[in-house]
Parts: sequence; structure tokens; C-alpha cells
Amino acid sequence: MNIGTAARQSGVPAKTIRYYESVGLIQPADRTAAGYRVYGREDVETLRFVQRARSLGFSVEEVGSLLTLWRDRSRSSAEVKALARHRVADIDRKLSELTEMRDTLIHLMERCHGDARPDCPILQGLAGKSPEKVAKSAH
Amino acid sequence: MNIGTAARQSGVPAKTIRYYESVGLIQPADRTAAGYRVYGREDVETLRFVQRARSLGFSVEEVGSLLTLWRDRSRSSAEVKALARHRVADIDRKLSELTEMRDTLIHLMERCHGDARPDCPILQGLAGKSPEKVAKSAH
DNA sequence: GCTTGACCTTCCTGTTGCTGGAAAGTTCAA
DNA sequence: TTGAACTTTCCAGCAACAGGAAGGTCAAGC
Repeated sequence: MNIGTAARQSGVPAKTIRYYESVGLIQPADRTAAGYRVYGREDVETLRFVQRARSLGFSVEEVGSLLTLWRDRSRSSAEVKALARHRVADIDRKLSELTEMRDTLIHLMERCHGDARPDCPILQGLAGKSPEKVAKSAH
Repeated sequence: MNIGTAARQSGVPAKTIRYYESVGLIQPADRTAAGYRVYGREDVETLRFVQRARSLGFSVEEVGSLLTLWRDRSRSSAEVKALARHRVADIDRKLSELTEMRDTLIHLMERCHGDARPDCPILQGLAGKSPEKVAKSAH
């Protein structure tokens, strides 16, 4: 099948498939005489795997490792689990960062009338001229 | 004061200050005869404002709007609050996305021994060959 | 045999928000 | 006068693609 069909069947856009090939995430596809990339059912499965891993937030590089582990029938599940653990730790970091941002914003918004008056505690908070801490960690 | 001093006092790296100037977020600084940028106390305040807004996740463009509103003594607080609301909505979207990723990963990890055995439900889950949904939304 | 339209190819640019580095000029103190 | 510690501009690169240009290919319909 051509790249467009593989794209439809895997859910990975053709452009992205080419990109993945160019960065070495997936093997270069075979070509027809005219230079068209050719894909088989296995390739589509690989692409789906990649797609799912990416949607869970694994970086392209991490997906590369996962693919290697996936293909290695003798790998230990511990290696895979370690990657997943890292991913969860990443997510947790981002979650707490976002939660803190959210809390601060909500706090500022609660004090803002949100009407036609120019008085605005949000801006005052950002300017650091008022109440308490606005941004605790710049990260 | 020079850019390095302004950087130290505002918490915004000199490189970043130049960048903000280059993209029009902040006004071009005055220059000495030799071409060195010169900053005053007000500029440092502006930089701090920018820094805080960025740390709350506002995009550089949004910070531009906030700066305009900040300087406009006659703006309505409603405009500011609307920007903040958008920001919170963004954050909420990201939070639920991350939470969903996390749940899925935890779910997969719970079933993985994480030892030397090759059997790994995480990979099976990513391959889509097993249990239930792995990635509900590719987004 | 020819056209048309849907494919496909590569290559280049742009996105966001910086950061690092090179090459060169400036300032200030010892 | 020399040296360190600034500063300047410009160019590249990070992640992970997306958009688009210019051109080749393929299959169907006439």
C-alpha cells in the first residue's frame, strides 16, 4: 500500500510518517520503481504503536526505545516499566506546575470585578505591587 | 544600567530580554553612544511583569496584550479577566489531557511485573493487541 | 492517445520561546 | 597596557511536526 493508505489505516498523517522515517524512528520504507514508499500490514501496526505511545506523551526518542523493546522478544518488562515510570513522573511534574498556575490565576481572578472599571487586581498581582506571591516558581 | 544588571534585577536573562525586544514584546531600549542598551527602574518593572505573566503560562503574545492593558489606565478589568479565563481554560484542557495519560499509564503499569521476564502488558497495550483502550484520544 | 485528478516525491519555511556560540567591539580597574 | 568582564549582532538548533511549492506518477474515462 502507498503512504496515504498507511496513513489512513494507522492514524498517522503521511507527512508525519515521512518525518518519522527521516529522523530514524521507523525503518525507511521500500520503494516502487517510481520511488513511491510501500507499506505492509506490519508497518501499519508499527505506526499504530508509535501513535499510541506518542499520544501517551512519550517523546519520539522514548518511542524509539519502546519500539526496540517491543521488537526484542527477550527484553525484560522492567525496562519498559522504568520508561513508563519516568513518563508518569514527567506528567506529575507538569500536573503540579499547571495546578499551581491555575490556583494563582483563580486566586487573582476572584478579586477582579471583571467589569468596565479599570481597577484590576490581576494586573496588580502581575506587577508584583500588591498582595502576595503571584508566581512562586518561574521554572 | 546595562542589560546584565537589568537581567539580574528582573530575573529575565539578557538573551531573553533581547529576544523580547526583537519580537516587539518590549520597547527597544535606549542605547549608549557605543550601542549598549540602557535600562531604567521602570524597564526592570516591566520585565518583572513579563516574567510573572510568562510563569503563569501566558504566551508571549498574550503577555503583549497584558502589557498594553497594564499601561492603559482606562482599560476595563473585564478584558484582563477574559484573558485570564482563557488561560485557565487552556490549563484545564491540559490538565485533563495529562490526567488521562497518567491514568492509562498507571493502569498499564499495574499489570506489568517489572521484572526480568519479557512478558509486558504495557507493550501489549501500546500494540493494541490486548485488553482495552490504551489511548482514547490521539488529540 | 490524452487529459484530468488524485496521488506521490523532495525541499524549504514557519511554528514557540528561547538558548548557545562565534566574532567582534567596549569598559573599567589594576 | 593589558586583561577580564561586559556588550553587540547574527546564525544555528531544540521538538515535532505542518504548510506549501514544484514536479513526477498512476489509473480512469473519453
